[in-house]
Amino acid sequence: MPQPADQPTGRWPTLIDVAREAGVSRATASRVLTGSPRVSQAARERVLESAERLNYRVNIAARSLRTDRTGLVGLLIPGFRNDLYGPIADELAARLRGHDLSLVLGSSDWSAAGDLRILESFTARGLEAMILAPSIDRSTALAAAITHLRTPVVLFDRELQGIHRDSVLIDGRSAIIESLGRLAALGHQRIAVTAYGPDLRPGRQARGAFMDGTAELALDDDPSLLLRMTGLHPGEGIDIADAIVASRATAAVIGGPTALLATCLRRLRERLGRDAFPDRLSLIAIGDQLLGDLCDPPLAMVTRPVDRIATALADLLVARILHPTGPVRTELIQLSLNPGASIGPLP
Amino acid sequence: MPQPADQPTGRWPTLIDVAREAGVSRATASRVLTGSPRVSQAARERVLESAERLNYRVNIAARSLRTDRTGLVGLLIPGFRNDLYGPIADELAARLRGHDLSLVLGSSDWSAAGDLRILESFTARGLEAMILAPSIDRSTALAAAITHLRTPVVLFDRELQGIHRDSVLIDGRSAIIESLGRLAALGHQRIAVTAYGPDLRPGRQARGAFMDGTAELALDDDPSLLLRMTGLHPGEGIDIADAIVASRATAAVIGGPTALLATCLRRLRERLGRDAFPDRLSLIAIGDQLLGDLCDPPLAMVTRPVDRIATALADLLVARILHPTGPVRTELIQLSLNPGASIGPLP
DNA sequence: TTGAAAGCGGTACCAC
DNA sequence: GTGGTACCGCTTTCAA
Repeated sequence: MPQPADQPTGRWPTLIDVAREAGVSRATASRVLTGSPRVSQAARERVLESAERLNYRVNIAARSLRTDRTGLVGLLIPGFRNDLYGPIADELAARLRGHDLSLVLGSSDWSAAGDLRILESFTARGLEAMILAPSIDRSTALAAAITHLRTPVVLFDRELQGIHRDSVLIDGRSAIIESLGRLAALGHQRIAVTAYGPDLRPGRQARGAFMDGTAELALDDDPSLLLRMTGLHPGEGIDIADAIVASRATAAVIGGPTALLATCLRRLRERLGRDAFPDRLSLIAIGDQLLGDLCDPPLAMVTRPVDRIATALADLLVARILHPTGPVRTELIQLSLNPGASIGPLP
Repeated sequence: MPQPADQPTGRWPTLIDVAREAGVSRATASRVLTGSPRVSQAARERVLESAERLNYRVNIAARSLRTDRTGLVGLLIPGFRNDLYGPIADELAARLRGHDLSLVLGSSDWSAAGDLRILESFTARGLEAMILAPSIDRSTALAAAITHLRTPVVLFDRELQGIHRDSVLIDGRSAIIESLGRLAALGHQRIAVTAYGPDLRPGRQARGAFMDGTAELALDDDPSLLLRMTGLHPGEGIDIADAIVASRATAAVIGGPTALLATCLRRLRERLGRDAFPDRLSLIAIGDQLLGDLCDPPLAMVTRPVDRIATALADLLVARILHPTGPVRTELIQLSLNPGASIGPLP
């Protein structure tokens, strides 16, 4: 079907067209369309009807220019190849739509340079607010860039030095210590733990949990049990698996992108046999429950409550947009340790 | 606590500030900043220096209002819980950034109503173009909405009736027929195939491939071998598995979200034993290679070239933005069948 | 090569 | 309650 005949010029109707059609002034038409209460019922009806008939859409650029609001919110993440972010983006977009906010995506591809590039692009776009989960949170350049930002910011599982902003943080520390406790109760003494580098909050959390957990529970704290990883390539899973075997650990708490963990599990089975878990190694994985369900036997898993994370992010963000000078809030998200058959008593 | 004091306040500098600082007019400053060649070298340098010193950022809303370009591109998908879309969004955002385009996300949550809602929101936002992979492509309401769109559109693996637009289509049909051929060569006659409903292109592809493949290869075309699925919930994997067993198929070609396939595999092992593949059932899965690698034995898999898909989408989109009236193009993406130990001769 | 000025399409203040 | 109008910041003729 061709375009409606009401638009002979091929251009969108403007507020002027609507006002003329309804026999009112631009001002009144605008009041109606922005929901101002100071309009007569009659005028309101005529304007709405005209807008409908002309298929009128407000020009967002013009409105933005005038109101200094773009209705755009940025989401900076390393990338969707880490499967935590997909569901969060879904939930977030849905929740923000209720506030007439749209989500602009920026994937930094796990690089600090990418973080800065995206932040610059967000700034240039005039976003109203942003959610930031940069690839690294110990970059002074990034911290400086964020400090100079005018827009509200919510940090997601990142802590930047000298930056005090609304944050949603994941309590990986408690989860790992709880996991260590569970394994210790089964008699394990040498428990391997994977950790990102210290320039990423999850890495610092894992490191701290290993240090404190082994101390509290009187476990072996041999440094070779703390396995440093980048999470960049699934192939790294092989190195992790080999390191676990080499460490002579009897149990392990491993986290990372699902693809990496999958590779790690395959390698562990190659090295330790099909019945590796829990006969040769007790295993707790941190990640998507999908992974645990897929394995044989099903893995004991620490999972992240995606819905609660998305809700928290959306809530903090909207609150900050509405009250730019309100108090800074931090939401700590607890993880849950789900049962599985991949852990057992020390052989 | 209020926002930190180190956050700059006051108004952003405008072009007027830059012009004044550089001792030129707004017009000249604008020419410099938009890269017009008709500016003296001296003026150019002074303007750029002033802009730098003032930390000037062009106001996108004002520019949009003037140029009628928003620099925003929409991506409508059912949701990231289908793991195909994450990597595509990553790649797409990266490629579009090179053209100064930002990606706006819209997840319809696998509902036709969601599709329409997002399309409306995209329209209201004044996007310059959009990539559409709606939840269903046999909705007349959606087709009508797309017809009335003024913005360039690229369809991703969807065909809407009466709509002839740039498209990136996945050749699932060839891949499934190839898979059937591979299994037929191993002696299999009863091969189950999963398929989405007929109101989604991938479903129609699978259906057609089953019909034509069984005919060409003289395979059993018992309707109980064609397994209808929605893909909405991972738990559906159990139904699929049970249906495969009930069909007495000796081989199967199964596709869907990774979580669903994972559930299906678990159930099949429950029903057929740990050594189900390929002893009791030869299996080819369509999806993320991750799934195949994770399984024991590794699965034969049909995988999708995410990079090529994203490139094609970005190319078509940018070409369409630059040449709104150019010829409509369709890009057909071939899949590859990767070897795995989950297929074997008929027992 | 440059500057003056006319809008782009809304919003919101002010006077009636 | 309504209309007139200044103005948001930038781009782009048009003259000089």
